[in-house]
Amino acid sequence: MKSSLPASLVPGHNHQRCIREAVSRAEAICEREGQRFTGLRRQVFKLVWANHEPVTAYDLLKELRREKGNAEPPTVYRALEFLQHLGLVHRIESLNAYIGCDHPDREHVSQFMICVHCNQAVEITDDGTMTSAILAKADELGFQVHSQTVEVAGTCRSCR
Amino acid sequence: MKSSLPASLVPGHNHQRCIREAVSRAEAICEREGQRFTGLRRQVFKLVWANHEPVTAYDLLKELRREKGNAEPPTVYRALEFLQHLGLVHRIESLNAYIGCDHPDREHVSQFMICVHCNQAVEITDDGTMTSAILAKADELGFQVHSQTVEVAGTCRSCR
DNA sequence: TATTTTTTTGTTACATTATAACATTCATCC
DNA sequence: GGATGAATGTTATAATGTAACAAAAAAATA
Repeated sequence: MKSSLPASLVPGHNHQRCIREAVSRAEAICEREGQRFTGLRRQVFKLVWANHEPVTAYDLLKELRREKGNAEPPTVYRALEFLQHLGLVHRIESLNAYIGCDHPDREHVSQFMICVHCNQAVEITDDGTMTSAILAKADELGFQVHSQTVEVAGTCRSCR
Repeated sequence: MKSSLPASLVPGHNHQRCIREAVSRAEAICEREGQRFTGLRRQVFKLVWANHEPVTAYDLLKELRREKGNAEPPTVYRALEFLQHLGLVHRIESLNAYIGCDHPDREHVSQFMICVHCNQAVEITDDGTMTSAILAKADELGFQVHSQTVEVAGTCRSCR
């Protein structure tokens, strides 16, 4: 059990830097995919990254209105859809909420541990054990996997 | 890879029997837990079990109205809450839908494979591999697990 | 059994989450 | 610069879920 903790779990981590780095990664990925990281998309992306808690579309909408005066739901949902499509943001199904992806570069599935006390969510970087267990089971049932959702609710280290 | 398929995946399975058996199991569990399996709860439970596809609360509401003339959302949501609490029904987060539990007796978590074509969902009976992989990862992060959601979307055997 | 208490169900109203459809603006390419 | 397609704005509405209180039914107790 070596494992360095995710940056977000390090107590006094520099969150401004988290955001800056996330934005650079996003820029690079959009570039690579030939997609446009427009002002609006960037703005929504930064709002998603404002902290490590999953945030709802309507919370984002409120923030967006605060920042730019007007905005309607489709604006937020479209930006989120775009970002999700590129793997820059994940949707947490059990919360109807969205969170920035830690490592959008690597091919991966969406797996989270969510603290029910502080609402922080950390993305799990699976070493393959979980995924291959799932794939083995799928195979057994003759099931061809498209996507996986793994969401674990509980209490995080600092809330214990 | 021996593994008998879940009954629901056997082509011409006797679904009336599925329902009857599910109802008996539910009765037994309510009995054991000192909870009341009232007419309404039984009715909703049977509607959930009407097929092996996850069903939304509002679909259940429509059916309930058809059967008993009147019904409002809280009626359905309350019955679902009750049934979920006893492990008789699971909620599929990625679909905002509900499905009857195959084996409510055994202690287990909610893990599903969901076919995006026919919408059938089958509950996975984990041999422990998946769950222990999740727990190991949680432990590594100092995370105490309360509940798990595993939902795999894909194409089922018969839809391939 | 009558009374009280608790549980369940009914009912109204509303909150939250999400999308369809069409108009307008903006970027890009010729 | 005008044509084209992509992105955003705007209006309206659909889908999902819950709070709060009233009525009815069941269980507990006197």
